[in-house]
Amino acid sequence: MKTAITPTRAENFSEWYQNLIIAADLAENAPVRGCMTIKPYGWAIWELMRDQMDKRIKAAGVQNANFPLLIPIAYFNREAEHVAGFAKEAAVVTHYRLKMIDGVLQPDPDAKLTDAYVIRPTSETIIGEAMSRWVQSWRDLPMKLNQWVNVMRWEMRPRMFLRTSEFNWQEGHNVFATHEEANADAKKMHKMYADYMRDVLAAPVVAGEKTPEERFAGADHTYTVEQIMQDGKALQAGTSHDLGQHFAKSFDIKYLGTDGKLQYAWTTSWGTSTRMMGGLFMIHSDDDGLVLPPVIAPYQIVIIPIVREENTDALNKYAEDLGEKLRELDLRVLVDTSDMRAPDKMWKWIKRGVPLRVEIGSREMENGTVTITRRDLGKESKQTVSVDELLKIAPDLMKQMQREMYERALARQNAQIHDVETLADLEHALERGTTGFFRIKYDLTLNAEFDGLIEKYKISRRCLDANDPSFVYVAKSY
RNA sequence: CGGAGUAUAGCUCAGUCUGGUAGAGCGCUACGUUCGGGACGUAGAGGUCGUAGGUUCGAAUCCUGUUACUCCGACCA
Repeated sequence: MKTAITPTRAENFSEWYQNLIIAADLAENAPVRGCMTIKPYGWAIWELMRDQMDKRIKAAGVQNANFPLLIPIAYFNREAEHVAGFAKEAAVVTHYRLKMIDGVLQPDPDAKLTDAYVIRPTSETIIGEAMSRWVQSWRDLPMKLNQWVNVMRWEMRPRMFLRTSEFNWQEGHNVFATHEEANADAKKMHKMYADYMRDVLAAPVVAGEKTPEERFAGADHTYTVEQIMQDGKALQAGTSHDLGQHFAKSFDIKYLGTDGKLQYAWTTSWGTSTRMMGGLFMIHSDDDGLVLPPVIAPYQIVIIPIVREENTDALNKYAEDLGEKLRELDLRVLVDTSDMRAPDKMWKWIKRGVPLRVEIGSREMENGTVTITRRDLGKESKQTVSVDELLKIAPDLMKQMQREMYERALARQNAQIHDVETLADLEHALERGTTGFFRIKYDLTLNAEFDGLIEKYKISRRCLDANDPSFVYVAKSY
């Protein structure tokens, strides 16, 4: 059986992934190294993801704002761990004017900035500076801010969506009066991410706290949601940090308490990025292309009229009318009346992962029936139903597909988690080529022998087991 | 930042060794036959061969410089 994407997942997973992105028309590599152009279809998915996330962020009492792209270098210097974490991947703006010199446009040597700016790799510092002025009294707390922006981290090994030099994300930054509140909020946003991925992306997660070795630069606690891709590798899909008082002290975020004492506040930050899209694609898609959960599918249903010359107009109109009826049920519907051959249209939308395909031939137009095929189940799911039946079941069918996609993904994830008792067991498993997450006593990983395994098998500690933090999950990762 | 490679049509690449004035497949356009899991025929459009210089009667091809990108390693949402 010929597949739309070659090579297949089994043959070469990372090449399959690259070709999937091209075939589904999601994005392409940009002329600028490490950057990608997200194409309209890919961006439509991101917009739906973003809107769903934004609702949840606002429901958590957070306000959106927008801070500058450029950050004074000196700001980074104020938090020692933080600067160490980002210094080696910072892009720096040094000039403010171009000049034609010898016929070549270049930065004007006479327009050098005395204080250069860093293009934000993350905004803890500049938001911290603002918060130091905005937070005065206990009445100002908690203060919860979020922004949807692009950031830049100069990456040596970019991969589309998973790791690009520029990426889009949301970064939330909250301030609290007490550590208890701050830590509870970091955990709350962490749970929000896990729920979001389950309900919106139909993607299960392994949620837990990062070990000290893997923590965010400048955080006391980092809570992560890790996903397991179909090839068994881990993807860090979102993190929420309890920053303690590191940034409050570095940026002088202080408030006057009810007791009349001036004291440092406690901050958190939490983020998810377009990387989530990479995870979404690698969790659900198959050898024929993208498979999208209905909640974030730009088109949930595509209607393809199988036209012949003599009935083109009538059938197209009939299909448009059906599309309109489905739209009245709050479904996103595309009626593809473009001038392409029917099989080409089908493959186009199969590759783009549209959840439900509806085909209408001329006889079906007369009979009042349609042929429907679920993308997640493939052509085996093809069946003929009446138009009335379709209109009746379509909204529930979307919910059902969403649920079943999650259940299948969860089953795959569970099959990729292995308990190991000893480092020897771990090494045997890795040696045999076993993929996935390995659950092992955290204590067993704090030695040179484990460091050797990290080096040899390119594994890392993903997070502690939330149910029993004496265990840690270990895996190869993206 | 180390190691290796590539640069020729929108895309993937051949042509370079042995210098003689530009090719294939896919895609695109038109017409015809087609159209329910990837169609075929015919006719077309499309490239100063990354860039600057040199050698030569003549350079995609040889020489020198330069720039960009890709892959593999160390780092990472």
